[in-house]
Amino acid sequence: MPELPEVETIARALRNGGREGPSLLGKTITSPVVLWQGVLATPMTPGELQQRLAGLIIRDVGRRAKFLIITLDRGSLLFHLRMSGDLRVEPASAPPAPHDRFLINFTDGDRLVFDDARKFGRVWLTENPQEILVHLGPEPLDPAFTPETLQHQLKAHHRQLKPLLLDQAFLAGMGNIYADEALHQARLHPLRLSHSLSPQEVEALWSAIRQVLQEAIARQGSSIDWVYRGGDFQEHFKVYQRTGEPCPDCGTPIVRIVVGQRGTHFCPTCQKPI
DNA sequence: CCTGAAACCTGTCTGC
DNA sequence: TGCAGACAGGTTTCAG
Repeated sequence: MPELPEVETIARALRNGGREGPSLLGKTITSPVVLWQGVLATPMTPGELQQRLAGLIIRDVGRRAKFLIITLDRGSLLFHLRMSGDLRVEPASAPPAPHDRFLINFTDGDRLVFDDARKFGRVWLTENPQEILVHLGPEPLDPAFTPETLQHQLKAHHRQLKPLLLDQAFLAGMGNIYADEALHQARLHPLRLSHSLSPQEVEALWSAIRQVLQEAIARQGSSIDWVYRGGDFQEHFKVYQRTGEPCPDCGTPIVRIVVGQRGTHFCPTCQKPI
């Protein structure tokens, strides 16, 4: 489900309340429950997990790249939702759903639920989140991410734009949907090589990345298929999963190719190679 | 350094 | 109707 806008939407809801659930801030943990062992990125016995989490209070909820970060009194919980993960808050009295993988019960009778149909998602419990986040590239919406920094990064590589945008060490938070949408908005072919962009093209790419992500966040992300619930940015896709439909800008049918094992959608007229 | 393939998983949809 | 195959928001690891 989740790329940067979806994780940001979930983080905001867990911090401020909303999305059909209350805020997590100030809640006190009574007990964690592991429903599928593989969910723990660093394996731990139930006793060890209980020992480390019981009694801790949730102080903040944030995001870095596609990681959702829950800051505790001591240490942090990091969640990565990968392809199909989701987080929700509900009364602890309800029976767990079939795809629930990890629960955290609170003293007030609520619980946080991590559900994940495809079992790709993971949770970390760490005293030092930096160890896990250190190799991530810049946050595209951070003021420190400028056309100049993007220019430098692009020149440092000889790689196709599409796989490069998906590389979390190059740029943090982009995923398959928003990479395709940003490249279309910037009018850049997904196979263009990173070092070949003119300053004007770099500026267009920088601007497109930020605009697409900001608009998606404003719309609370994209809802696709059976996985994500919430936003409606999917109604504003121009190329993603629109193979054969006319490009909104020029009418040419959208083409789908595979790049780096990922479906890649673009307009062959607006996004010229070379 | 870069690319491609496979692996980790389950669910849905399409076409024969 | 049934079933094989393609495809899905992500990342890691390995071969070449």
